[in-house]
Amino acid sequence: MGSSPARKRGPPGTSALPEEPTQARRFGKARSAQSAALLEDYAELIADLLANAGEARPTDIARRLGVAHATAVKAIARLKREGLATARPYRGVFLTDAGQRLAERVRARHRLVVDVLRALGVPAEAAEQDAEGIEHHVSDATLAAFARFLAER
Amino acid sequence: MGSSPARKRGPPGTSALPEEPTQARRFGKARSAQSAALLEDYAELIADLLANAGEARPTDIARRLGVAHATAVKAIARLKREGLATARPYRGVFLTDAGQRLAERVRARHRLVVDVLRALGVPAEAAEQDAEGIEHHVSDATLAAFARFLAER
DNA sequence: CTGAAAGTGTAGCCGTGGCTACACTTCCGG
DNA sequence: CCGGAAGTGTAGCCACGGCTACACTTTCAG
Ligand SMILES: [Mn+2]
Ligand SMILES: [Mn+2]
Ligand SMILES: [Mn+2]
Ligand SMILES: [Mn+2]
Repeated sequence: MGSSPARKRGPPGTSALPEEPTQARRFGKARSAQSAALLEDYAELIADLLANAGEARPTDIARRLGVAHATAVKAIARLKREGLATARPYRGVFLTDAGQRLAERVRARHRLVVDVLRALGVPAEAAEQDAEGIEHHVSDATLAAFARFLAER
Repeated sequence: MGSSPARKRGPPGTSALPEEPTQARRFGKARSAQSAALLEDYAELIADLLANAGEARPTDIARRLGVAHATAVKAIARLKREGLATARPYRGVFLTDAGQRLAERVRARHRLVVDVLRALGVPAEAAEQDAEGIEHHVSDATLAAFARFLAER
């Protein structure tokens, strides 16, 4: 292995396009951002329910997310496993300190993304819709640029 | 069912916040955008390999995506199932007409997202990184707004 | 021309995130 | 105060997208 290539390959260092490891790293980060997205949405939603309704019940969470209650329950179990939430049987779901911090960060990001989209001329409903997905793929550097843009425009 | 609510519920039409069905619809759309994301990335990448290397082999695709070749093969099987690609055993992967159209749309979106991020002051590598995820959540309305913004600025 | 390296295909494992079905608990309305 | 509706928990199904392992095919260096 490594002594006789099976097929042609351009001389190393000749490609002017994105190199393989770079692109692979980007895709990998996008994949992990995706896996965090679900937890982020749950944390944000649970915080919202706790603040606006006083409690967060699995069925309420499920209804807001548009999934079956059993689906929400399994996601809540994952939140608990990751130390973001706790729950008392038949008494609702609560956020740990880590969960609350996550929820706050997520809410701030969500609002900032919506504001930038609106500032760029995106119609209100499209901005809300797209932000729900985009918010999970915005790095701190991009977030900072967004804030600067809104301040300076 | 429907004649005796088990728990308190605010009077209908009183909530000033996003109504439940609206939010559920947004989350649902975000979920389906997510499931399309993988196909979009594969289509874009395969088109790129076909154009720049003359052929798209499972191992090349896998290396560029940073996954095992067996993972790429299974995704390619899904592309075939959905009518986006074809493959000849041991001879590489090809795009159907539908696959090529998808790849072109995806590439255009990808570039537009990167350009907007750059225009907003996001550093180059962060823009490339974030675009890889954001691109799958940009609606036509948002895309149009992005194009207008770049033209008018 | 041939043998070994690289590439390819396939099987099977796991975790996630959807779902339905069903039993158990809570909580009101009468 | 009690019976039924709503809510809750749990089990089990499926598709997807990762992975490793292993057998088979192709290709090229010698
Ligand atoms: Mn979201
Ligand atoms: Mn959000
Ligand atoms: Mn992408
Ligand atoms: Mn892309």
